[in-house]
Amino acid sequence: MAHTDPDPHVSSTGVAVEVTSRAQPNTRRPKIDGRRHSVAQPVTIRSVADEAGVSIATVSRVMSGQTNVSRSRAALVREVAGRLGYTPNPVAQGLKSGSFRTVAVVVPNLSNPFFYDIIRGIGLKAQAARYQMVVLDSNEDPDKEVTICRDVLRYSDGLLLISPRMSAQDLQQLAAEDKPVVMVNRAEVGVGIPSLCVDNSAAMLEIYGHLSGLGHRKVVYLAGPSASWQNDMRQAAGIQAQAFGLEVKVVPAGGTIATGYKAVGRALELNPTAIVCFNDLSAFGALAGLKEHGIMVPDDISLTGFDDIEFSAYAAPSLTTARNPKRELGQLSWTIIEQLMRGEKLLPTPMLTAELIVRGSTAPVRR
Amino acid sequence: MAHTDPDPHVSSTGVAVEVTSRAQPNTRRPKIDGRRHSVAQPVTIRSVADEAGVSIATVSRVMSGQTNVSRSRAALVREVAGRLGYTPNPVAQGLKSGSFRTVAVVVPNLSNPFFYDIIRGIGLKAQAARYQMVVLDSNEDPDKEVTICRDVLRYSDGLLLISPRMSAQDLQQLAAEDKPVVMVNRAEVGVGIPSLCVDNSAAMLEIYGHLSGLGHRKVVYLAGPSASWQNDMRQAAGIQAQAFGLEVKVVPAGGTIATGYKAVGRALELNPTAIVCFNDLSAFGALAGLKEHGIMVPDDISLTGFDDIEFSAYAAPSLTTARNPKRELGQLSWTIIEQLMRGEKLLPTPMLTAELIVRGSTAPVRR
DNA sequence: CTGTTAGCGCGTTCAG
DNA sequence: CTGAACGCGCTAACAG
Repeated sequence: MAHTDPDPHVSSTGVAVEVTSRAQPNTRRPKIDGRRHSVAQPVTIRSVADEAGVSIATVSRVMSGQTNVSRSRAALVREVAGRLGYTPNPVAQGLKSGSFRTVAVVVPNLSNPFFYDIIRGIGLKAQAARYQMVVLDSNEDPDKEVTICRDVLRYSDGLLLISPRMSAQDLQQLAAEDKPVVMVNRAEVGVGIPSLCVDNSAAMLEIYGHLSGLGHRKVVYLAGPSASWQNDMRQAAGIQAQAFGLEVKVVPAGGTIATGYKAVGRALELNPTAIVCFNDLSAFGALAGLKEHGIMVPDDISLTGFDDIEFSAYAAPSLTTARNPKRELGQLSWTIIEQLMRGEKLLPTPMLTAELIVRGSTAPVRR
Repeated sequence: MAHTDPDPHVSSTGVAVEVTSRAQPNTRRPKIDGRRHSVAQPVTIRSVADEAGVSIATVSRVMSGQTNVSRSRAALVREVAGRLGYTPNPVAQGLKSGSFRTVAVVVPNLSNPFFYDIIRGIGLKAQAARYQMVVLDSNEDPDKEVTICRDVLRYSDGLLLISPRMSAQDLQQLAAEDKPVVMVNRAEVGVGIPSLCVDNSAAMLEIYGHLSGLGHRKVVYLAGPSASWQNDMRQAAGIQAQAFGLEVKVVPAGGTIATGYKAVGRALELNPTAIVCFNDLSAFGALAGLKEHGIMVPDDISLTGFDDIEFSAYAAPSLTTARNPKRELGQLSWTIIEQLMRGEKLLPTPMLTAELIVRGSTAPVRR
């Protein structure tokens, strides 16, 4: 078995050019390497300027691609910069300019593929716009969420909140910061944060309509996280579903596989013919739970999810669900925050829709 | 689940006081709000100093919790800081001190729960150490991975590479930076980056031994991403498996549900009695593919995964797999990078092991 | 075209 | 105990 010896910090290929003491024109001395880990001393704009025999301003101009530098000097600077491996320090740039070409995305739970698909949508557009995207996970903790947001906002140009769990009041405080904030999957009136949402009610009603058409009457809704706005919407739709002649009872669960699995017992006590889950994850858990109870899906009980994450199509049986427009959510939210960052007026953003996807987990109710 | 929230972080409810123009003692003017988005002007250390009638040095001392400030002044400063909602700008702090209390984690693919579980392990420890963790996704692109790493290293104190796809040479360049870098799930000799690995070979051999014990002889290995070190290890184990009398043929696939699903056809052409997958995700896809081909698992064909991500236990049938010590991987890698960041000598890190988990997807071969 | 200079917000000597 | 002054690395006037 190859043992992985943490190597004793082998040297750099990076030809750490010893800047000998010909740095006379400047009083600056290459600082004694007091750093703990370091081998190579950081190469700054001064290193390049000194080495090339020009001023730091010239280096700055060259690096930022300005044209008002003589071709020869520009070439020289570029050569030296390349040789020394110089890259402008984005922290210093950020401190100076106030911009970091970075946006932060905060999600409650990175373990849900649904969130990841949104993030990917954002990341794609961000990359194209030469922005860096960093992802932060609040671990479903509203307080931590607030802290994270405030911290990260200091070194990013904008903040994307995906399904934020924090209070409306905390949201309002965030909105008062001097950086653009955009919210996805949550609407909060009077808070002053533009938000991009999917019409959860409509989608849920489609699900209920589908179930009703299959003859179902007694339904259990397996609820999601209590702090989730999406759950509020989806749960509320159960009441309107009475219009379809459905009786929807709520069983608290959560938004993960494990919570869906565990909630099955309580759901069964209510003798439903169909179980409607907060999301695909909990539906997947419920599926496993039902199987353990010896209940066949969809023969004995119909089951639905929400989001249409990838593996829902591959589950056995495949999951009837509502397709959340994840990619669009991501891309559109980027568009919004980009407008904000550029100081443009916001185009009115539409409410997106989730499409019902009928698969194998729902069937006509058995008499 | 009792949530462990070590962070009291009592936040002042941040009443955003309008600082009127009594900032006379200082020439600085609250800069005209030329910002695009802004409502409130940023409150800096000077705002607090001026408002409290002390020097910025005093404010700095108070904020950093030093004791050499008179109790009365300290109290005053704290009061003013709270009232103004002042928080030291971490960017400026970072530029000054060279530390950001931030570590960056780069993963090839956030959509794999396996990676997320590692990240969570890191995040837990990081939070406890009052570090912030940011996550970056390279999207399986080696070049992008390099760029991301270099960028993010400028504003973080350390870099955790999870299953990096970049070349050994690029890794070496990263190692030459003056910040600690730690690698997880990849070993690369002579590169100078400490790495934390799981003994993939041993685990694979356990899987093969298990299969052999069930009477299997003809096995197909559904390979993972070609740039993956873990795949190299797991694939190579197929050769040693001949010692068990197994014949292991390799079919290229990938590390996702979709790739596993698509590869089933080619795997079946080889008439195996068992299919060993690179990871749980591809196994899950293969499971669905086999079902479509009318093949029962485990009756007709046995199937195994690797990692033991959460839903493997809930799949139908549940997946025989090797339990990757995800949490430990995360926590241990934090321990390593923390030592590095503190400049301590590295304790030798052990190679972790993955435990065989036998579930419903494997069975004795049918005669 | 080019160099000098003044900060961005903060931590940190160094005098008092 | 306290404040003035310098500089982290960089950009943007402002002279020349």
